[in-house]
Amino acid sequence: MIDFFEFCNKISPLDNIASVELSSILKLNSVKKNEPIVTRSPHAREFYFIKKGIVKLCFNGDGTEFTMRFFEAHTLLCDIESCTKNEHSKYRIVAIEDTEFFSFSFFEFEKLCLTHHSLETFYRRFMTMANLNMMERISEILEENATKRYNNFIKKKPHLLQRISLGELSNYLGITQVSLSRIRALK
Amino acid sequence: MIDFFEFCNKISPLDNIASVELSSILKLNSVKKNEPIVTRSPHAREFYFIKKGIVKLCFNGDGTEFTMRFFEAHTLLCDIESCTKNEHSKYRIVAIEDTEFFSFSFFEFEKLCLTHHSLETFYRRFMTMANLNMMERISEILEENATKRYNNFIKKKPHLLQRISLGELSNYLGITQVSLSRIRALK
DNA sequence: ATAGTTTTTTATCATTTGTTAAATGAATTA
DNA sequence: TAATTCATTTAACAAATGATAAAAAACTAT
Repeated sequence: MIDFFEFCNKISPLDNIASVELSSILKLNSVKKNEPIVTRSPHAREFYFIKKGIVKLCFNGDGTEFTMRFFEAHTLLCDIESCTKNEHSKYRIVAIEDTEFFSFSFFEFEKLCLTHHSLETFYRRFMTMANLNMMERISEILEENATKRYNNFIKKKPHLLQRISLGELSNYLGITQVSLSRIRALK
Repeated sequence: MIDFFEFCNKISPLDNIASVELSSILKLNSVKKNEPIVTRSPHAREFYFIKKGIVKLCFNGDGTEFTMRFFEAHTLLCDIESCTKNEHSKYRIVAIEDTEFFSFSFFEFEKLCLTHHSLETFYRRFMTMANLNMMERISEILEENATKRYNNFIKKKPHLLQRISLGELSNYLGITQVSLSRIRALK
């Protein structure tokens, strides 16, 4: 729990009262490797803070799975699509390793944001960072081919490389397993 | 100016006082087609609300230009990278048509957000929407080939198709002009 | 209208990535 | 350990996209 508030305060300092109220809606959960993060309802609208392990935010297109992003320990995530839209989200959140995480209700969090400006500011800065992250991902996909993207991944996330399967990485890079295996072989 | 506040209130209603203070930092500008949006300093840290025209948020990789996103009339944009990071941003904002827009200082805006919760909420929801937008773009690039992405673009933004050059569209799709011309020919 | 410039098309060939299938290797369980 | 399943590699061919160059078309300014 300390980890979570350290994470928050690093992004944007929270009021004491806000912290206390936020902590009161946190719930600790865990899932096994390959299990989806489903705490209560299958389409729960929640935030998740990864305490230990790795999860992926992924979706299916035409039988193939794609991964939007990996989330390691000490990162916060949320399927914004399912939280903000009425349709069902196309995303799933699945553990890549045995994972422990805190969850808290999206709606309760937004309610707290109404009364705690500092929480709203944190929320806004969190979204800004997530947005920057996504834009960086887009630039990379647009300007680099699969080989370069693979090499960039190795450079940026060497620790993840050991813990993610080839197939999972290819789903993130947007190429097939076979292509990635070939790229790897050519080095 | 009315347009701008209609835009804001649709995303999240603003306090009257917040609106007044925000309106006091708005400046109306215009640029000609193909000109970059540079109001004062070349790396101004500002938001832009497009009143008329179209701009693109673009960047250069290895001699080729890529476009992150087009912004039509009645949309708000900001080069978050240049505003939130100390390094110089790789992005440029360039008009595709003669364009009129309001600009306002990023820092003054953030200052206003400190005192006006409703403005902060608006800001947060704006970032959330931008983020969703970027995620949708990533899914599409990951799961669809250039032909399908081109067809999706036609479906989603038929009005833009008439106003954007082939080259500009190919920079958005992440393929070469020549490839796009070929795709078009095969229909 | 004309000349000059820019954009788009067409064509050819090279490279990258996809598809399929089979072989190997690694992990899991009976 | 053997048997089974799952993940990775290899290979051969197909399809998509890139690179380059040249032709055609569209646009601009005089």
